[in-house]
Amino acid sequence: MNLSATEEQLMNFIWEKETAFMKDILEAYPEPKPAPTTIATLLKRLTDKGALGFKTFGNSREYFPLYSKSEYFSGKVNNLIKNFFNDSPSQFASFFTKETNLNQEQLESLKSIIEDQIKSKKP
Amino acid sequence: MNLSATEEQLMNFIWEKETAFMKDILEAYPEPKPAPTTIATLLKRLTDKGALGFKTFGNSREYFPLYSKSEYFSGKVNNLIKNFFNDSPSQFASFFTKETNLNQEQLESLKSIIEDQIKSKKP
DNA sequence: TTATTTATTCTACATTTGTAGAATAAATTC
DNA sequence: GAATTTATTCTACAAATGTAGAATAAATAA
Repeated sequence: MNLSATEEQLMNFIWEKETAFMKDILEAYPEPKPAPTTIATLLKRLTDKGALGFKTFGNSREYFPLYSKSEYFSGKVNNLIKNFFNDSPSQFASFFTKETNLNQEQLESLKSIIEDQIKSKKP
Repeated sequence: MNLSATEEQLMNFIWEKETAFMKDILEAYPEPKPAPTTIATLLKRLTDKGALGFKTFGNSREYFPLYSKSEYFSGKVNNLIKNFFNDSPSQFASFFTKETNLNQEQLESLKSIIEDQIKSKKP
């Protein structure tokens, strides 16, 4: 379940589009585009890693993610929390709000998200 | 400023202890400990990368971090935010609170952290 | 003071990653 | 139907990573 930087980038595109053909991916890359074989290699590696599945159409494939962005990402965050914050999410949260420079509005919206969470957890 | 998994682990130890000698580090590793040369290699790589400095004492060195855990970590988080949340910290925050399973108490404490932040930002 | 331990560097080697050419096969265009 | 384009696989190769032995130098113990 661990992806490298370029693999993440590619997955991110497929997560957003839901499914993608090789050519969609190549199109999406900004200039200077990588060689098509570079993309092909990444697709193969991701398929081998179990991150992507595909459905064959003629001589090409429609790729789709085998796990969601949330699944992948929550693994990553939890890993960060474990490694850097002694397994304490609240310690992380505190760090997070201090370090990421949320503006007034963002803080307010975060606050109401948390309030909702609190409510939804009340018995 | 980019560290690999094992490098992070080592840095984490030094960040906590503030400074450390080779032997402190080796001691801290749980069984089965890595070979001392493995640690030595990591220390050298981290020094070359500019993550660690040292002060020589006889034939050994007292290593210390050249940047703080916060500095390093906020770079990492901001990177995550950029890559996965379209550069929107609040989108990330929302995801975070939903995915990391904070309990009632942790949510409350996070809420008051945010309230403090809001207050401190009011003109 | 010789033997031993310790810290460091150098060398090494397998694995993973970023990148892409060569080869091939299928599909499309002329 | 021959020529070209497209998708995929195979091979390749440099850089980074995880791991550690050999060599060396300095410090310590016997």
